Amino acid sequence: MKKHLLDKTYEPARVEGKWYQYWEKEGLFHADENSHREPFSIVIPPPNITGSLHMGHALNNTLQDILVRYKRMNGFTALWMPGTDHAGIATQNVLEKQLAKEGVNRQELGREKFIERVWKWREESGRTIVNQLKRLGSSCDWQRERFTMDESSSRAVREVFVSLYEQGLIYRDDYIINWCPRCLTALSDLEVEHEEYKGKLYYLAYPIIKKDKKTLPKGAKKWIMLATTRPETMLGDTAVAVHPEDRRYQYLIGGKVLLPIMEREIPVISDEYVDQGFGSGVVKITPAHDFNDFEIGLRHDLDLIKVIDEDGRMGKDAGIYQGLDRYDCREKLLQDLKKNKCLKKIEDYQHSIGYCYRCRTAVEPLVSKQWFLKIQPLAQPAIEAVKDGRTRIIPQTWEKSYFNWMNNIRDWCISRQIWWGHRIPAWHCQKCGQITVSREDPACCSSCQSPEIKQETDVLDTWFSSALWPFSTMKWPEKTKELKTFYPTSVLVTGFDILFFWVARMMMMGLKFMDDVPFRDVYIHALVRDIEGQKMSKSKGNIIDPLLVMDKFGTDALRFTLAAFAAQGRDICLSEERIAGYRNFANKIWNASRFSLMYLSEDDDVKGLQPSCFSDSLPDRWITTRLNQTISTVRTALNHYKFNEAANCLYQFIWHEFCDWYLEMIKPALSSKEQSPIKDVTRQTLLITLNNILRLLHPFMPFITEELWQKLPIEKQSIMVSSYPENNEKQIDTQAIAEMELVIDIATAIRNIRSENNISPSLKIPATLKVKDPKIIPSIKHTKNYIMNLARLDSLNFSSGKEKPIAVATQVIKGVEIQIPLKGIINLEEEIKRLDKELDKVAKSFKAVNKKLSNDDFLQKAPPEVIKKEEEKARELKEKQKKLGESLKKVEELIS
RNA sequence: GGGCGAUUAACUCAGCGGGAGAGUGCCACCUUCACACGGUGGAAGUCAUCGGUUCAAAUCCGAUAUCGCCCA
Repeated sequence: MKKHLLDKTYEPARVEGKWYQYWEKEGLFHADENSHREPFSIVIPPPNITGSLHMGHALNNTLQDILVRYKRMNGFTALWMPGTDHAGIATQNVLEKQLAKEGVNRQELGREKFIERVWKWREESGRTIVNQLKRLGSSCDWQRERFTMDESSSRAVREVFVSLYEQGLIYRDDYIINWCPRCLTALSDLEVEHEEYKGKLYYLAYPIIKKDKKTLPKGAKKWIMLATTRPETMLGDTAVAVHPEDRRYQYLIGGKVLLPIMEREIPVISDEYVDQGFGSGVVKITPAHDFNDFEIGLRHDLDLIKVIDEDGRMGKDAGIYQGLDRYDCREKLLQDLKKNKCLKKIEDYQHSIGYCYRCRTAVEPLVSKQWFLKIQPLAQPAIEAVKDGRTRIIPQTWEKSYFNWMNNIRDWCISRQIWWGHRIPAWHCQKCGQITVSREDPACCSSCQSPEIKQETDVLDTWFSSALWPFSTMKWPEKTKELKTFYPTSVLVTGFDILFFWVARMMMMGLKFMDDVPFRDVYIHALVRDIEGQKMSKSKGNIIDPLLVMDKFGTDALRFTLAAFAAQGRDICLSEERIAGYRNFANKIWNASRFSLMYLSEDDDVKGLQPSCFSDSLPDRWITTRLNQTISTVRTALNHYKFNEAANCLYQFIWHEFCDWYLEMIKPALSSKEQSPIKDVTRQTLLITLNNILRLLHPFMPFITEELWQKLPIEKQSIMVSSYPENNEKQIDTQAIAEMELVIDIATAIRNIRSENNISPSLKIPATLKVKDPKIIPSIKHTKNYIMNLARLDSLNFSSGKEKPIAVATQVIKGVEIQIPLKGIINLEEEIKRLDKELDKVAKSFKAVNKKLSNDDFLQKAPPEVIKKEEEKARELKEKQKKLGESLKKVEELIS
């Protein structure tokens, strides 16, 4: 035995940085595309360069790292492609805020200077998130780190844009789009977040313009009432609409009404879209500022009158309201309408409003000239690929959402009126007005050859470049070896919040340009609640910062917690106490290793030596069996992305089997002074088991496992390139499991008697076992010393049943009656209490079992093995009841 | 309005047709030579409500309630 090699507690801060640097320096993260090993690849969901690691990132990247490390240890060439996203609007907002502090705006600075400034910022601050990913232990191939604005990504973007344009899938048109009046850019449908809002419903009256008086029904009103949540848009109304089958308004269809304030005559049209039950059944139609109205406008060939400008103020067609903010205009207009008696009533009304997902400003739908991607032809193959299983979505329930969205998809508005991003490769001719779209920057217009051309000022939606990520990171359109080896990627790990934004679009682009799906599996994990930007308004104040957690409890503890939480739910609400629990787990492993290492001297040669082939001691046979079963469970769980099952199984095995029972049972053998074959073989088994435990655990807890593994007396480089344990069916010893179960049950029963009777833990007591089944007597006798040790006994006898009966405390386990002599040890009253309690429990169980067994239907219809099990249970309970009853009687006699 | 999901021990969450589980917390005892970030034992839940299917339901089906998410 040696002195302690390790400190008493595990201190993460001392080891984490050290090992990460070592792994990186040794190039262990690098995946060689020329390797002959089977490839496994993951592309990282690129975090925004503006980002700081939040719990969502921590979960997402922990899961990816577990998979990559697991596969790497299984001999795959495992590539984890890292990188960051330029995050157009978000980044531009950050920089604009910075400029504002300096009292400048970007227009004053100019486009070129502004872009320079963003790049500079990205050099200085944009890599924070990367360093945080490293702290998390992410085993990314940093040599390949990519950025959505780097050269190869830009080339891919350009190629895709031009190619889609040439195929007529990209077009430029006036269309209604979502506009953010603060970011001053168009947004895609997805970039608008809808939120419930307690607003008002305004009832307005529009005077009816009388045609031939005879056509009006008797008593008809002089005006028509309609309801709207946005009165200010009435300035741009070009019709009112009713349902074609609405009896109330038949006489109006085809007629005209006078738009108040604007004094404009507008038609009354009929359209199926109108909901007869909403408001008065009449709706105003503002094609320039409402999506539905726009569609109706197209169907009825209505005029478009844009009354709100891009800055959210009323425009030149808004008459006297020009220049007013849209909300100020609403107030002013309502007053004016009231004066005109055109405002009939106001009701409270809850409806939802769209907000910009980057700045939370209410978006303004308006008609604008933008670039669009025709999506239907791309969506169809992406739907097929999931339907026929070329890509699996896990858990499968998400397929429904995927299909639903894909089937209702609308053309994608891809242009943004910002500066930071991929500038659209289109040139407008100042002479003929034609557009030139080209892979190389053109010198002149492709139609009229005029050299007076100007590049489009718009940039592309950030998600356009993200959509190419799985192949742009591998240098497409070049035909690289990387692409050949690593595309399609094996799995994509992501949260469901970007299923449409990103996953769906990668599917479309991958199929279109690579002719194959971008990933075989998509694993969708839950979201961590209250992360940055999520549900801020409803924040419960339970935000937990992963960086602080790592400082406090260690990275491994955080990772293990996240893995244990990664069940397929929708939300994860972490508690710090739980993380502390897994910090304790890390410490437990540390101390189990600390203990083990005291007995594992450097000269132990374990190479080629298999446990249990040599050891016939029960703890060795048992722990080896359980190890193999654990390996099998963990592997199966990981193969099916059941991270929590794998984590919980490891926790249970390491703490409650390896530490609680195995280490306790081998202590006497290890601490015996003389060298014995048993001691040697136990040390071998201990070493092998510990070695396997560390390797099993490594993908979850990379740092502590490396630190401890390096201390083992074996040949090694790094645990991260060692092999992942494989289970060996030949080492499964069911007899050992059964024997151990009995030992555990007997030891626990005696401990229970001791505890309930307040017997001091330091007092050693005698016990007697009465074994009913003669067949198991030898195997119990064999375990005598273990039981004595575990239950702190000074003697353990086996009763033949013929001895003179004495007063004892009794427990019955699996047909084995345990007796502790009462004399001088047991408090009789306590023992009566204990027996009463125990008998109560038994009676309850017996009643439940008996109810089943006395049911004819059960006996007839239940499977035989279930019936057999119940019968067995009944027998045992009855036996137990009898024995405990007898014991109770005896004790009661003694006391009276 | 359409769709999806949740409701299990004080808290945070697993389980999803045949004995109600884990971690933390709680109670009692223990400073036993790896670990008090520990050990041993214990208490604790009409598995939201109501109905149905089944020999058997926390688990499957249908309603209801509450909460949450997505889409319009």
